Amino acid sequence: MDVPMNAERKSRNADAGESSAIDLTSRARIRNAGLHQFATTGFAGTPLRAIASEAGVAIGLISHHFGSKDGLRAAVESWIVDQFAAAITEADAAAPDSVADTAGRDAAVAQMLKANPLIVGYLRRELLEGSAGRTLITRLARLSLQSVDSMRSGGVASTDRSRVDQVVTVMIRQLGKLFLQPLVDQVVDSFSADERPAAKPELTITVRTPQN
Amino acid sequence: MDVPMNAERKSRNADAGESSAIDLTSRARIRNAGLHQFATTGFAGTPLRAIASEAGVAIGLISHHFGSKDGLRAAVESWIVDQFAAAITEADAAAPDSVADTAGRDAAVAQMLKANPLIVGYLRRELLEGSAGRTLITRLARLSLQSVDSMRSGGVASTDRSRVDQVVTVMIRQLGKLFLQPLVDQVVDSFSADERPAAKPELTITVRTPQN
DNA sequence: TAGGATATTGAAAGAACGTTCAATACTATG
DNA sequence: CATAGTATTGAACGTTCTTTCAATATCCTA
Repeated sequence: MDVPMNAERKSRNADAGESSAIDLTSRARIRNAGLHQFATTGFAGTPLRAIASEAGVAIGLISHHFGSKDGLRAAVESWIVDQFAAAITEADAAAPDSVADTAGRDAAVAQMLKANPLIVGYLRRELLEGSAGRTLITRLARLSLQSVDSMRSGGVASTDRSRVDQVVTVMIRQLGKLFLQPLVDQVVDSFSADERPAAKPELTITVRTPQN
Repeated sequence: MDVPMNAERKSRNADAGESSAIDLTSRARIRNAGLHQFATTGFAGTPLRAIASEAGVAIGLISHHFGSKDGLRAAVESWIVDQFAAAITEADAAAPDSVADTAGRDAAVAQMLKANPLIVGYLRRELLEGSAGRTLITRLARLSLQSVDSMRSGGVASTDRSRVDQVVTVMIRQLGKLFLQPLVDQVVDSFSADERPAAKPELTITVRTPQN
């Protein structure tokens, strides 16, 4: 058996997600690699070996830290929920009354998503292929509901519309455009280069709840 | 070895896609089951054995008819393209000048998609995984371009906007709403039953190409 | 520094996967 | 009716996957 070269191991995999990835723990590197692979190749399409390789660890370490492949997915999704919550918390902290308004929270979440494109990719898959039973979208909707409620009681969100309406509007506004952009891109890219427009077409998505 | 009971075999699997599925050929039943499974569980996520089981055939028959799992996928995608083309052809046949206008073709395609929800599900997934160099979206865009061109030369589509613009608009209008509706549904369903609105919120999606 | 807890490794086990193939049933044409 | 071609079966094969596990390294605390 080889003697593992530990000092060198952590220097692989320079582009995981956020930090310089050098000083991340193995657990975090595995989580990042899982997010990357799941977002890129899909859950069923990624072998644990690919994740272990990208994270620079032995395959056994994944089971040790997360129990199973499903356990790793659960950890990835919890981390995503945490990022949303942290973005909202930050927006609140920066607001004068310690409760940001809709625009402030939207901006914070948008910034977070821009900084973590893999989250967008993962959510896209989770939404479009998330068959029955799993819960990431539900968890995010719950988070969004808490946010709406706190804005309502803070007096920075209208109480005219229903809570459902407000949550749906917020989530669609945040995610809808991101989800649909790949379709626009693929269609535009199917044209020859000289016919393509200089600027990509822009999407506008609105939600209208019929009156009862 | 058992003697296969052939007379009974074709009576399984009552709910494939379209026809009564009793008198479909094995080849068609496999294709339908493949569409169903790929749309529901994803390509990587569905074993060939599940498709064989749903189609009521032995696993070896899939390879015999389609060569490989990828061959089956190719057949499924060609069938989808055929459905789009047939919808447009039908709309044209019903039009006075044998060239339907935008509204007529949109209606025909929308009706076809409504009758084949599995196609919508499959396209949703294809959109996610097609970035890796496959071509179903591209083929549909090409089909849409032919449609736009024939409408232009038939004098039933404006020639003011660019062809790219028109194709993108058509495809986004047709598919965007269908793709995003699951997000709306999941968010609404995350609320308790008594808070849910009577009617689901409705999406409006518009595309705007910036002027150059 | 000793020793227990935790981290990490990589081989092995066992299941599942796609593909192949020889054998059998069916269909049509002469 | 014979016979060639196609349809169909299901076992077998080799590969790859996830999970397990004993062995080893590293870290922390007393």
